[in-house]
Amino acid sequence: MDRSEKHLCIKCNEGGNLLVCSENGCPLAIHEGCMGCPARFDDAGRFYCPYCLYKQAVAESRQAREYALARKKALLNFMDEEMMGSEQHLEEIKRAEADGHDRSKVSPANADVTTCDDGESRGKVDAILNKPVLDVEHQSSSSEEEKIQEEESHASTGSEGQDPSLEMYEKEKIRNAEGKKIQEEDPETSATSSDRDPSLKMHEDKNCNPEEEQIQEEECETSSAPTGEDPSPTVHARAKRGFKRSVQINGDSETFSLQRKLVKQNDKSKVTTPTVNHPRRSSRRSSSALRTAEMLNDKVDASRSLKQPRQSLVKLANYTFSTGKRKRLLWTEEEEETLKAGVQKYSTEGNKNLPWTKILDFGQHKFDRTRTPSDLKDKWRNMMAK
DNA sequence: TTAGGGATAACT
DNA sequence: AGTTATCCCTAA
Repeated sequence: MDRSEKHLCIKCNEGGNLLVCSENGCPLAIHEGCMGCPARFDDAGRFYCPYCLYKQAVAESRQAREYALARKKALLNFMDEEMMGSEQHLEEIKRAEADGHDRSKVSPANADVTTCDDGESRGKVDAILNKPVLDVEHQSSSSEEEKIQEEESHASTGSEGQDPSLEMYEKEKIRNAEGKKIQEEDPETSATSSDRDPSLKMHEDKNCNPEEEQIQEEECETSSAPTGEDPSPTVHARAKRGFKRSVQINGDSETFSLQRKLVKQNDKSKVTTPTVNHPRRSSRRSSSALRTAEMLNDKVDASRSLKQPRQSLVKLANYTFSTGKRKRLLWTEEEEETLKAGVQKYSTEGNKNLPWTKILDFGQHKFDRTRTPSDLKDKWRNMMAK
């Protein structure tokens, strides 16, 4: 068991008898009592934090899925062959019966089949001809999870030389057998945000692969009701708006104020949110979520540091208000120039409407990634008003 | 998808 | 306290 006196608990920020995650590179240290869920240890007694377990589960689930699909393919190939053999077999049988001939006269090519031609095998053939095909069809129309479960059970019952990934997967399932849903539900879609440790969120963004981005996105869209004190009517109205669009994160505005000051000070400098090569935002993605995500990306190193795990948590809170509204992001001169260029390029005479989406794409490398077509429109309106 | 209008954090 | 810039919602 990995306990340490050296670190600070990621939740209460105090030292003491801490569990330190054994996952390579994971800095998480936490009091067992602060976990909020039972601590998990592997066979060797090593502690793994919920995030790493979750990551592991996702990876293993993917492997299991691949394995299941491979099994399915093999099954279908098997079915095809079996079908062909059986159909021929049946034809031979029927012909033989019709002719009143001895069944042993069937062609040598099917000799291997005819040798087992008794009532039982005939039943088998019928079963193969009728039922399994339907089953396969049924499978393809059922949910993916069902498929995998079914195929898993196939695989585990007749497992010669079982895929190691599947073994791991099943091992994990046993480990989670006490009702924790991480494996039973599809891990790729099961994560809920409401009861999750923010430190896990911090973790998640360390490896910002598309799959996890998606998870995060879903979380962003499903979380976020203002909590705590009774909001004023205006705040409430705003919260209602925010509900639709963004992440519920509480925090102060220091970071953004600082950013604004920098923009002012440097004026011509390119103080935008840091640019990392990200896939283009999806239209569904809330920009506040994006800001959070990119904030996190930029704090990867910090979050890996054991020294200040909580600082990252505080900082990630600075991209939105508690109501969910995005914090104000001033336009840089570069953005403004890009916007002008875009408007110039896409404005057509006689058409009042401007294709803000196209303009956004046009300047996607220059605009902050959290900008939306509507932001461009608003900014242009503002610029024109001057 | 866009325009228009309202809300409000941030600034002066 | 007033103004501005940005964000967000809604209707078309």
